[in-house]
Amino acid sequence: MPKTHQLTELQLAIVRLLWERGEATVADIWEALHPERGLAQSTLATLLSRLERRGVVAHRTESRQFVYSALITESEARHSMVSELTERLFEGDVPALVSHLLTAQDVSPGDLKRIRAMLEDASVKRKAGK
Amino acid sequence: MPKTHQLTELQLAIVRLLWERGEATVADIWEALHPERGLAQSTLATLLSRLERRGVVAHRTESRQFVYSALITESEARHSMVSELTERLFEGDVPALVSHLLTAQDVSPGDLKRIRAMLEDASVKRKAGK
DNA sequence: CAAGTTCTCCTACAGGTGTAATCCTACACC
DNA sequence: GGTGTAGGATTACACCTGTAGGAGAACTTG
Repeated sequence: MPKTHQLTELQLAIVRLLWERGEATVADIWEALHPERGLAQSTLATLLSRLERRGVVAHRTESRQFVYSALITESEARHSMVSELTERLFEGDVPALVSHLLTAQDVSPGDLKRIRAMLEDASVKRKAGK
Repeated sequence: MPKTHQLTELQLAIVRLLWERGEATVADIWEALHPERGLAQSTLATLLSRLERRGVVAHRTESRQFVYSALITESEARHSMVSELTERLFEGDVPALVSHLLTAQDVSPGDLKRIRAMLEDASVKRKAGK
């Protein structure tokens, strides 16, 4: 059971790197995040070990260096975070969330088109059985 | 500018009551939440004053009792929390979020229908200008 | 072998949340 | 006017996150 994997912005940035690269050392992650955020390597090391304690990532040791990798998939993370929000804010009512998205100002006509296309797709897939 | 109003589950439960009722005292909120969660009144009082410090709620005093009300609307809260998530998880790509929702297992055919209907509605509204 | 370098781990601290006991004060009632 | 009482304010604590300095181990290099 992939229990609830709530990740903060920074934690996500870290895990996202692991998803992209498969594996990364603290130094790798520092190189990637440092220009933007100016964090110390020790900060990232702390974060990584806390994520490991939570079962979100794992590491192997390669010549005295820790090589981290993600234990959860991006899709799992998305799923648990999105359903958490749907639950919290819309009592689990997915259409209500979609409705909210549609009436928000940040949906372009192009987005609308894409959404409609996906909807068709989903319907077809459903009909096709499983 | 309504800055980012991230609310936790419990905070939301409290604010939701304020949205429903317009106003409520600590005792009111306690009565509503206590059966489910078994919290002490002092806990709720603490939470309320912290929310007030953050500008989420406000109170007026009525014969030695605090009557709280929400300063943000439900729609504001939803908006800021949903866009936060969209940003974090989908780089702001709303259709990607919708796609995720559609492929998740927890969308019933009925939901799909409702979503399609809303989409029509949204398109029409757009065409109608503004 | 000694000295420098490089990593991780330990420790620490501020600020937020959940949780609640207790303190203090102001009002009501004899 | 003293005393109870009700209800906010204060204080406390555990745990999480972001943040990072410094300790110690191990590897490199002269």
